[in-house]
Amino acid sequence: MPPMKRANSLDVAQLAGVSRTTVSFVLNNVPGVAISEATRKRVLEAAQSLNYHPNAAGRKLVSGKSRTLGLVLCQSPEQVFADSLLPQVLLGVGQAAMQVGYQVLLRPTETSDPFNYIKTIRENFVDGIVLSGPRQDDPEIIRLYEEGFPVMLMGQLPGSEVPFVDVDASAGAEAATNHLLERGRRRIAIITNAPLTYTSARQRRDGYLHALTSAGIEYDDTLLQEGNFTPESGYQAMMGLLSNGSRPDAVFVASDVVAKGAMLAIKRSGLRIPEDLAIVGFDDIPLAEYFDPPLTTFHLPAYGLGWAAGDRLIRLVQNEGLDDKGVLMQSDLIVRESS
Amino acid sequence: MPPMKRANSLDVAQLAGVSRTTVSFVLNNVPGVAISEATRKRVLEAAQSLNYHPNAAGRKLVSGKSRTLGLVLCQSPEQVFADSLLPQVLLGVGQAAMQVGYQVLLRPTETSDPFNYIKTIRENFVDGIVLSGPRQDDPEIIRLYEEGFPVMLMGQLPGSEVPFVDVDASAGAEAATNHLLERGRRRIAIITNAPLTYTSARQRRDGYLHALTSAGIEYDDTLLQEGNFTPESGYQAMMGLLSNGSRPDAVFVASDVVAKGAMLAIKRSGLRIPEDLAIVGFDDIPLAEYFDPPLTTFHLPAYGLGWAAGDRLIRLVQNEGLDDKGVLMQSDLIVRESS
DNA sequence: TCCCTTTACTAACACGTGTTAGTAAATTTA
DNA sequence: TAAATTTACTAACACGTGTTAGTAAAGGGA
Repeated sequence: MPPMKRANSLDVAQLAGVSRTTVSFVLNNVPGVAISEATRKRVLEAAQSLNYHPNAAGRKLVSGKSRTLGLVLCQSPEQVFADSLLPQVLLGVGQAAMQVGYQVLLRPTETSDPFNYIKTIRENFVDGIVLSGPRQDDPEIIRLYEEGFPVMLMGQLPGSEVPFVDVDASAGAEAATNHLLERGRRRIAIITNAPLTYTSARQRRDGYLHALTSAGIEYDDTLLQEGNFTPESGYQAMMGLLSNGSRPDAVFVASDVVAKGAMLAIKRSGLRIPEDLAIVGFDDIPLAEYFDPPLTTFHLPAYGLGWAAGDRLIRLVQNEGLDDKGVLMQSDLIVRESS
Repeated sequence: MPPMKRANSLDVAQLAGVSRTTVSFVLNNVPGVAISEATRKRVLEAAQSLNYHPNAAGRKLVSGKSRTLGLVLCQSPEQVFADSLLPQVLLGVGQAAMQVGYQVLLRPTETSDPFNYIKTIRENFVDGIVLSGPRQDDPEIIRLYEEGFPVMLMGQLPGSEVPFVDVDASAGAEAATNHLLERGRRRIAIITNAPLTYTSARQRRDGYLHALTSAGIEYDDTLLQEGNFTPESGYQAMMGLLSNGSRPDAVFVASDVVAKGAMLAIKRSGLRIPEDLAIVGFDDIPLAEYFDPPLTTFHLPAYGLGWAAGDRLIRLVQNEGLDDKGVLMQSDLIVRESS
């Protein structure tokens, strides 16, 4: 195979015996211009035989659009490492994008320079960004939003107007807690998914608190322990709860991964699940169904969130308005055998 | 804030009172051209005050390079969904790329059109691609490679010359099986990670077979069951093994996720791990450490594989040669309590 | 003083595309 | 038949950058 150069639209034009403009008209199906059937066919055949594909850079330059979305992972590398739902999010964003011919550019966070993604934006590399797990100490998000650059959050930034897509975590935590109440549990502990400086951790705790209050149960702050994303932290937190004076008869763990550690702690303490201690998780990671016992947990619609984020961002990019600033997706508790 | 237009290099040039060429020279630190210190400073200040960032499309157009790597996930969406190691791979490729100023474009597979990624390549959108989980029925890979387009596989394509990065799966499976032999087990079953049409499944089985042969143990084909990525398939496979005449005293499951289902089957059958039946997995997913009991498993260096793939692909893109066509990474068996 | 080299820059081209304004020929209308 | 419209196309511009070839001015040596 000769190392022949990539064909450009001029090559196609010459082979078809027309102008470059005509080639563009035909290949882009520009509406409102008249092209004879014979010419159209000649152009298409020429393009085919030269294996012509329009150069993306040229197209971007003239159109000013890159047809590319940035997907920025704001979480620390350690968090990303063990994120069982990330593949679903990726697929969701990816499919939403591809469906309308957009590409997805992935930006993990660099520990050394967490806000470096800004450069990619300023260079017009992407038309908009999805920010997964936005951080409240990120100074750039609000600025971008106010400049009118299309931004879509996965997760929320309290007190801001930036459009977002999120699960209704508070409602989920409330459903999980209510389920335990319905099973007759009264002394219900909570292990958070993350330190309470994280918005998502506070939301899940608030749902838990609201369920307790509605049931007329007083909140006992010795029953709250902070998790930290890892099973290890769940193990430690559970051990802390069990070494307290009167032990709980149920625990809501706001993350399945953390819950896995908590389950190990419960078993190591010689207690049975759910007889001695019921446990409900949050996330519904793929393996939760195969925990021992299978974990009752609130389903986080990760694919749906990704898809919605991508879809709405594209709408923003194309200047179609959004009916509402934020979307809070509802979901369901999956009852299995741990409760 | 007025909706002022993005500054281009001409704006910078005019503000600094120099030509556009000079701006380019200064900002790119072009070696071998003389710029007075005063001018250099004026240009830098002008760029700063205009918040100038060179337009990526313009740059790509003239350079012919996009400084972007494609990361193509060839696995089916269902597989990707439950892939616990994907985040590590992504981070690996991402960090390798960012370190040298490259971007990563993510391409999940569309079920409707699995080889559609080709279009992205032909449009010069990316300089090279990493193919994760290449499929043998993919007609494009070889063609791209033969055209000289930079391709790096994560996983292998038997009988091809395409550069790859992979774990030494055969050695891993052999180590896992040897470990069981050392523990005194003699009737060792295997559940594959995937149907044997998959290269990775065959490699792992071959390692298992080789260990058995070396130990002088005859292979009993009733002890082989095919898994299919899911815990469910592991559960079924294990049930199959247990319903056979004489049950095994150990099982090597070539995927931790599949192993999780197998473990459930073992427990449901009233057997103890490892006393009645030892089990060793493959992959070392983040949760394996918290299985019940913690799973002995061969560590798949997912981050390392991703990083190596990215790094080597960039080398290919930049026409630096590779010392060897393929890299087979070695790794270790992590011994925990399931064996 | 004259010539040659170095310094510090700039004019002009090329990359490949989408699109606006315009034109000649063919067809329809008056 | 002359004028007006429609059909089928094309010339030329714009997007923003990197880079090659070239040019004045300044400096140095004989």
